[in-house]
Amino acid sequence: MADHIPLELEHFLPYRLSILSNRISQAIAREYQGRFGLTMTEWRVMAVLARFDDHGISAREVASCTEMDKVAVSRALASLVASKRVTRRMHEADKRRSVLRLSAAGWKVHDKVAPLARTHEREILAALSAQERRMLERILDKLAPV
Amino acid sequence: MADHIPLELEHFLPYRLSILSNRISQAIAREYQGRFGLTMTEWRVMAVLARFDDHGISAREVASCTEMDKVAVSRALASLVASKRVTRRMHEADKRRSVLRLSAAGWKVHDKVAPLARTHEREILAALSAQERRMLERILDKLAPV
DNA sequence: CCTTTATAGTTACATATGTAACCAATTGCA
DNA sequence: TGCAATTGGTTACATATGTAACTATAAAGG
Repeated sequence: MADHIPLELEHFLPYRLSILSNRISQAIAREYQGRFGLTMTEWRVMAVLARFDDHGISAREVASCTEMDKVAVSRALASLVASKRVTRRMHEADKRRSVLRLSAAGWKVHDKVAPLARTHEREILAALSAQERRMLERILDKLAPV
Repeated sequence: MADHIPLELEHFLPYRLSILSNRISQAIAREYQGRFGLTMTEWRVMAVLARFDDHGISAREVASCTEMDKVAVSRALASLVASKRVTRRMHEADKRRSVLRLSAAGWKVHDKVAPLARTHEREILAALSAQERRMLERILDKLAPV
C-alpha cells in the first residue's frame, strides 16, 4: 500500500470542475425542465438561436458554436420544431442546410428562461468577490479559449 | 426583437464550466477508456477505494463522497467486481452493507491510471501562472465547498 | 460533364444514466 | 417484543447520449 499513491479527488481539478459544473447545470436545468419541459440541450439550442436571430443559422452552426455534436442538435431541433418553438426553413442556395429561427412561442419561452438563468448565475457568483470574479473569467479564458 | 435579451453563452458561467469540464474529463476518460475499459464512473469509484483502502468502505460512502448517485455506483461496482478489480465482502455487523476494496489487479490498474490523470491535470494547469492556480483553488473552494 | 469526395442532416443501434419501485436488514419506539 | 420507518443496495423501466451508417445535396477535379 505504501507504494501506491491514491489520487486526492478533492484536490483534483477535473473532478472538482465536474462536480461544480454538474451541480450548477442541474440546478438551472431542473427549473426549465419542470416549467417548460426543456432539456439542457434544447435550451442551449434556443439560446444560440436567440443570439443569431438576425441571420437565421443552420444546425451545423448551432452544433459547432455550442460544442454539442450534430446528432444531439438534430434531436433537440426535432423536438423544438415539433413543439413549435423553432421554425425550420430550407436554405435557398443550399438545399441541405436548414435555416432555423425561434418562433414567437419560442421567444416567449426564451424570455422566461434567460432571466432565470442569469439570476442563477448571479447567485452563484455572489460567493465571490469582484476580484475573484474577474480572475475566474480570466482563468476560464485561458483554460477554455472560445 | 429589440426587447429580447439573448444570453451570451460565451460569457455565461454555467455554460463555460460545462464545456471546460467536459473537454477535460473526456480527454482523460478517452485514455483509460481505451486502455483499461473503464468508464469515468468506474474510475472514480476506484480512486475512492484507493484512498480509503485502510478501512474498506461501503457503496453508500462511495456514492456520498463522489456525489454520484447510488445506482450509478452500484452499477460501476458490479462491473468492477465482475472484472475482479474490486473485492466485495459483507459487513460483519450490518449485513446490508458491503465492504469494498481494490484487489491486486485493481491496484495495478489504479497505479497506471492515477499518474496518467495527474499528468493530464498538470498539462491543463500549465496554462496558468502559479498565482492563477492558487486563485482557482480558492475560487473552487468557495463555489463548491467539499 | 461525370465521377469522386465532402458536407448537412437523419436514422438506427448500442450504451449510459436517471427515476421509481423493490428487497432485505436495521433502527426506533410504543 | 413487535411493528413502522429508515437505510444499503439492486432491479426494471424509461430516457438520454454516443457511434456508425445512411440519404441527399453540393463542391472539386479530371
